[in-house]
Amino acid sequence: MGIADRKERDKEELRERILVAAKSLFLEKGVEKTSIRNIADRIEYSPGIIYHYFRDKNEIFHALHQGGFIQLMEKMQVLASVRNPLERLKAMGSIYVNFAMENPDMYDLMFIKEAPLDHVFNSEHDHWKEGGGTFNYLRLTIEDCINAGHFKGHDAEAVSYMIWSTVHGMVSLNIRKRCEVVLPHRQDTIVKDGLEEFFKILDKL
Amino acid sequence: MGIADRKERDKEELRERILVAAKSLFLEKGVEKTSIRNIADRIEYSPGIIYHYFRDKNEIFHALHQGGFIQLMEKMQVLASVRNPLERLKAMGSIYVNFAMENPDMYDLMFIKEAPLDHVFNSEHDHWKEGGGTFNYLRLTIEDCINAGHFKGHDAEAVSYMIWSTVHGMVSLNIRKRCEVVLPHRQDTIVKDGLEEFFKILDKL
DNA sequence: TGGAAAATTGAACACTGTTTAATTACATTT
DNA sequence: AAATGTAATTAAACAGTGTTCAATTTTCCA
Repeated sequence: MGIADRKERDKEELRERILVAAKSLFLEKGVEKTSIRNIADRIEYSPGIIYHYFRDKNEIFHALHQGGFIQLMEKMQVLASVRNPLERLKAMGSIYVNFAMENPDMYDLMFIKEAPLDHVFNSEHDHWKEGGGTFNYLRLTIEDCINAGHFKGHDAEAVSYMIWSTVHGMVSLNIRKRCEVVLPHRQDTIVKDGLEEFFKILDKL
Repeated sequence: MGIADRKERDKEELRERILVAAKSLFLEKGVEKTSIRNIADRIEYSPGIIYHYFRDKNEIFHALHQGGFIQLMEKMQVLASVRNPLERLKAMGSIYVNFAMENPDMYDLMFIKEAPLDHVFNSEHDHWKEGGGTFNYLRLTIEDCINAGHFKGHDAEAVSYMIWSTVHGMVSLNIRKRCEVVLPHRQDTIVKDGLEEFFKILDKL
C-alpha cells in the first residue's frame, strides 16, 4: 500500500505548508489581518483548498496555538533539575515571563485572544488541555512548596491561580500596551521589575 | 442664536444616539461583530452618517471605553473614606474585581482589547489618560502603605504594577475563558478565592 | 484505456469598514 | 413668498473578508 501511504504523506505535507504559511503571516500581521486568501496566495493554491485541511480559520490558529504550548513545555523541561520547590516555582515564573516577552504574538494567541479559540474550548469536551497541563504542573509545584513549609494557611488551588494571574497580568498588560501609565523611564523594565518584587514576596511566604 | 443652538443640540443628540446604539450592540455581540451598518440600522440612518460624527469605528469604541472609566472612577469614590492605607488598597482591589466581573465586556474593552484602541494610545500624545488616572491613584495608595510601614524594602512603582497585574490577571483569565484548567468545582469561585489569598498575603507585608 | 475517486478550482454569497458624489432639507436673504 | 447657499443625509461603489459548492482537473486502479 505504498501509494496510499504517499498520498497520506502528501496530504500531511500540504497541511503543514498551510500551517507554516499561516504562522509566518500571523507573526508579521496578526490573526485578524491574516486572511484565508493571504495564506492561499503564499502556498500558491486557491483559497478553497484550505477548507479540505481545516474546518475553518479558527482551526488553523488552534493548531498554531498548540505548537506554542509545545514550545513552552520544552522550555519548562529544565525545571526538573531544580530540587528546591520555591526555587522551582520562581524559575517557572521566569521561564513563563521570558517566553511571553520573546514570543508576544504567540503568547497572545495562547492566553489572551478569545474569538478564534472560543469554539475549540467548548466544542471539544477536553477543556483546553494545552493550558491544563501547564497549570497542573504549577499546582504540583505549589503543593511541593506547601509540603516544604511555605504558604502556611493558604489553599494550593487558589494560590496557584493567583500566582499564574500575577505573571499573566504583568505580561498581558505589557503585550496589550497598557504599560504607558507607568513612569516613562521605567516602562522598558517594568515587567522584569514587577517580577522581582513578586519573587521578593514569595521568599517571605 | 436659538436656531444654531438647537442645531448644535440636535447634532449632539444624534452623536449620543449613535453611542447608545453602539453600546447596546457591543454588549450583546461584542466589538468585532458590531458593524457600522448594524449601528446605522438601529438608529434608522444610513451608514455614511456615522462618519460625520466619528472618524472611524475605533473612535466610537474609544468613546464607550471612556464611559467605562467614568463608571469605574465613580465606584472608587468610596475609597476616600477608608483611612487605613492597607484597607484602602484591599478595598480598591475588591472594587476593581467586582467592576470587572459585573461588566466583563466593558472591562475587556478597557483593559484587554487591543486593535480598536491602538491608534488612540499612539496618535494622541496623552498616553491613555483614562488608565493613567487610575494607576496614579493605586501608586499613591501604595506610597501611603509604605509610609505606614508596609512593603518594607519594596519599590512603589514596581509593586503597584505587580498588584495591578495580579487583579488584572485574575479577572482577564476569567473573562477570556482560561479558567477551565481550574478544578471544576472551584471554577465559579476561583477569582474570589484567588483575591482572598492575595489579601492574606498583603496582610503579611 | 475507461471509469471511479480524489484533489483542486473559481465563482458566488453575504458580509465588512470606508469614501464620495449626488441629493435632500432647511435657514437666511432678497 | 421665492431664491439661494449651506449643512445634513444618502446611495452607491470599492476593496476586502470567511465560507460554500458545483464544476473541473488530476490521479489511481481495474
